[in-house]
Amino acid sequence: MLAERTGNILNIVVGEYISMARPVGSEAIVERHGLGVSSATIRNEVARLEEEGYITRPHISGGAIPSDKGYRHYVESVVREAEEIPLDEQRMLSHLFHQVEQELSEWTRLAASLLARMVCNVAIVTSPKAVACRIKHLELVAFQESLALLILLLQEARLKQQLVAFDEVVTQEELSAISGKLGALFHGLTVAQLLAQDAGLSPIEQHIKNAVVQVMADEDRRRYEEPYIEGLRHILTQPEFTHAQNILCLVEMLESRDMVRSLLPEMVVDGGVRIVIGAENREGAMKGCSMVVTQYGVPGEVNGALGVIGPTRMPYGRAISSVRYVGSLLSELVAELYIGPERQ
Amino acid sequence: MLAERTGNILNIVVGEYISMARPVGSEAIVERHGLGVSSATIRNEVARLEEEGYITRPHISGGAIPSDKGYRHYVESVVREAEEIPLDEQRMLSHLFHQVEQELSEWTRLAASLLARMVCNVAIVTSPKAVACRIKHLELVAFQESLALLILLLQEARLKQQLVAFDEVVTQEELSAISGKLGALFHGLTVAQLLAQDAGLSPIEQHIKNAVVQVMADEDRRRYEEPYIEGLRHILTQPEFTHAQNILCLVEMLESRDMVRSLLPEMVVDGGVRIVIGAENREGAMKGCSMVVTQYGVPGEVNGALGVIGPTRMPYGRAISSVRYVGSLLSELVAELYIGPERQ
DNA sequence: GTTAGCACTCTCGACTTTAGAGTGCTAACG
DNA sequence: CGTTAGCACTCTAAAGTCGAGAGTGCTAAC
Repeated sequence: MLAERTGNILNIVVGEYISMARPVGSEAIVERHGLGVSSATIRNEVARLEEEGYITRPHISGGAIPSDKGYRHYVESVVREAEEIPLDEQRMLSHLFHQVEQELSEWTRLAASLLARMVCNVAIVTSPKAVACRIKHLELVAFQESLALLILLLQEARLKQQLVAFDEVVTQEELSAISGKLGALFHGLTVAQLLAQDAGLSPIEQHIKNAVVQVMADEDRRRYEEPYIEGLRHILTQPEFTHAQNILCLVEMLESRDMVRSLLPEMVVDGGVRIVIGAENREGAMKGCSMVVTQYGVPGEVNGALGVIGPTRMPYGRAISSVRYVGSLLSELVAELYIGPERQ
Repeated sequence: MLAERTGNILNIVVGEYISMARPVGSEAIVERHGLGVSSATIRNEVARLEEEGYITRPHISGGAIPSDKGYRHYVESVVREAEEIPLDEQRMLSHLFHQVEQELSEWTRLAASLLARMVCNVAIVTSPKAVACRIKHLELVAFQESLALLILLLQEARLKQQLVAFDEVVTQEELSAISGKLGALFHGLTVAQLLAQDAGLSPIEQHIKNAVVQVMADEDRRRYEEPYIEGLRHILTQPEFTHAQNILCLVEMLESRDMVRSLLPEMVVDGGVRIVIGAENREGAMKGCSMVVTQYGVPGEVNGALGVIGPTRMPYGRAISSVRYVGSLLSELVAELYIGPERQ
């Protein structure tokens, strides 16, 4: 739909604007990327690009800046090229992950921190989460006379806790007996299987089972964990955020808790890296921003999301390859922990 | 050291500047707070205040703005007056805390969110943490052939987990036996008591004990938990943060993880609300900012910190009373959970 | 010690000017 | 027909100008 040379010129304009952060003129294009044609020819092409809506001009006689449509074209080209981050950087990253404590939250936090630094933008990473959580272990600890703490260990090495109140006094011995019984009974089950199961339970056991079901159902309801967000400091230095007004709506969105519930699920559709540019975002607050997100984990069993948020003028190539690589790294780690290395 | 009227005028200047956010002139003072004197008299007084360093002028012939020293004087007066937040607001807040799930992290998060909204500034709240943590329960779950997850339940209903690797294959039965034995043996002990204890342990039990000691020692080393930080959106609307440069250093500090380790401990000295104004902060990044912080919890047993960060031009009265009230609320809740209502 | 009066100072916004970057158009060229 | 050189035109951004307004400092009188 776009002649080859025209497309190339568009990509040059976008690339130049991304790195220079100022409207790019026809002279600059021939200067830095001699295409064997003069600036006048470029001007003709650029005029066509403007007609078709790929670029805009801030003022009638000034340089060109990409529109969302223009970024989209650029991104499609960039994605196709599928460059990877350098091998030595890959090795260093992988090393960092294996060095840190073997814990989900540590990995997630590290991923957010590294990703933010790699792309100099805001990174957002959720902890991995089982699609349908399974009980691995169950424990009851007496807390006060008629109060116990229910501890659930889920398959993916995540702990959940919940206070359970009883009508009567319950001793630790009773609780231990119950947790032994229920632990064996519930081991490896999802909430659906738990509900289907019909073992003869005493009232107190049933009460605990209800609590278990509630915790797990709560757990399953959310598709993603709360995310770690890092790197706000990076985007503050970028020219589109020199005025607080622009930062405000972004920060408001990042701080609002329901972002993960509403934003991520509808973004991450399937495998692969998804890129949402500017006004393509449903949220008006994200008008000037783009996101590059992907999913990681073990398909159908456990997954998390990670991504980069920054101004539409974002180094997409680097963002895509970084998100892709960190995602694959996390997938590996999670698979190792969740499924065990033998099934790799 | 400061004549009464002079002090009053200083406080008026500070108060006026805090609410108006612009240099305050002598006319404005007599207009809004008729002191029975004319603007010329005020001018004389203000000139004296400038000599003594309580205020500065952005330009030779413009209104006065408080210096850090001026804010300090204002704050000392305000603290003495010790106003409290309105009773109906107190009731509403208390109600909110009792409505939410009975869990430390929920309380902490809620406290941060509410505090931020109350003072329209950044709030920072750490979860409560035992001064010397004690084991309440211990559990070992087989994870892979020679890998087990050690789960520690600490006195204050906090869970810690740690993967433990063995040289040999260990079954869940063995682990259960060990966790039963060690759980009984370690119950209620601090890390010091744990180290002093000299029971005959098998090599594998000793290995686990080492892991327990390590987790607990790690735990005790830090004085505060990682904080919840909320309300960046509020300070973005304030005039001192319209330019990104000013936001940058604050955000950098808030995002740096070691803030809690280095900043909070040296700030929170004893009971009561501590107020640090502008350059009184050791951190240069906080030059234009003030903090109002306090400690909460059960003295000597479990504690956390909470506070407000904002521009030096901060509504100190409201900040102080809010921090104080939310702190006392959290103390109550923690005491109830940690010590049990009977000992209240 | 307090006050009225007044000249003086300084900022802030609006307006003007100017250099420079960049385009659009036209006419010539292969 | 696509490409190119040349040139007038447009628009921005930065720097300079100006006037209104706010606020002080000073002085002399109370």
